[in-house]
Amino acid sequence: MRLDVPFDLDFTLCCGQVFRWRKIDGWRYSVIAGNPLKIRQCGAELEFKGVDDKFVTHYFGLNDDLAQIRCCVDRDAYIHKALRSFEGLRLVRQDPWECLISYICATFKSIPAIEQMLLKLSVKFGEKQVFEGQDLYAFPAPEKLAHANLKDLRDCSLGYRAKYVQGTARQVLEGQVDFECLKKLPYLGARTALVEFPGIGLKVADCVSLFSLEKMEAFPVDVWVRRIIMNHYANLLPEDLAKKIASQATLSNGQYERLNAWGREYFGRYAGYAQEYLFHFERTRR
DNA sequence: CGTGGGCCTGTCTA
DNA sequence: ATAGACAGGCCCA
Repeated sequence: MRLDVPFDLDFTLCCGQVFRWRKIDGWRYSVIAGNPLKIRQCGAELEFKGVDDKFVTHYFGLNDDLAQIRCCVDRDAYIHKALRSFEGLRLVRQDPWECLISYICATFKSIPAIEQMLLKLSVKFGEKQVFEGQDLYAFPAPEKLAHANLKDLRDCSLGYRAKYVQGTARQVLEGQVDFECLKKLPYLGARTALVEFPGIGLKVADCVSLFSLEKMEAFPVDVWVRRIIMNHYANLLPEDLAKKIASQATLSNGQYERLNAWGREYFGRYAGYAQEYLFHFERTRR
């Protein structure tokens, strides 16, 4: 497929938003919502197998007006540098179910560890699919995780997250959410629905909203974003709030809400894009 | 409303 | 090599 929009596959898949892509011989492989695929990029040529143009365009958000989005969030010199560092980085539209479980697992873990957990989960509970000579694994269906026992989940290095994964899987299996319905809800409504699941607080709900429910104004505040705000934007916060946060190890829910609201107001309706550029920039510098 | 402490375990750094 | 810090936090008291 010939690209006529800015896009960078490597930046997009390596910026920390997705965890289940494997690189083999220059191709990137994954199974998205049950569809195995491989893809690679050479300049403006995007080459892939297993899925069609429509799938790729939707998953990678190629119809989103990236130039306009970047322009919208380009509010100061700092984010400007982040934007210039990663031309073509896009937010993908993840499968909501996979995204939900992935970010439950992501709490208090490093990215390599998260990738390991999700790989083990998929190998143990997901369906194996041989594709283009590679053994790939679909992300486990809700019933698989709902019926898994805690020991088997813990064997995937989930630790205390095992009971959250199991509990959330059970609620999903019982039909307590309709992800398509959540996509139609406003951002705050979707987030409110998500935090009802065990293991999902504000931060995880923001990630799921942003990465799979198309809420581009969602602004997840993790330890990195918190550091970025404190190091580069503290003077834009109320002084008492900045002082308080600087003196504490962890954010209270109220403080989280205030940083989250600040991000949405400052960066606007594509605040989530700003967050991802800043996050990746901060993590890769040095 | 805010706060403190506990929690599983893989990675990375000193 | 081995310890210790730190991980894209959440839950409960």
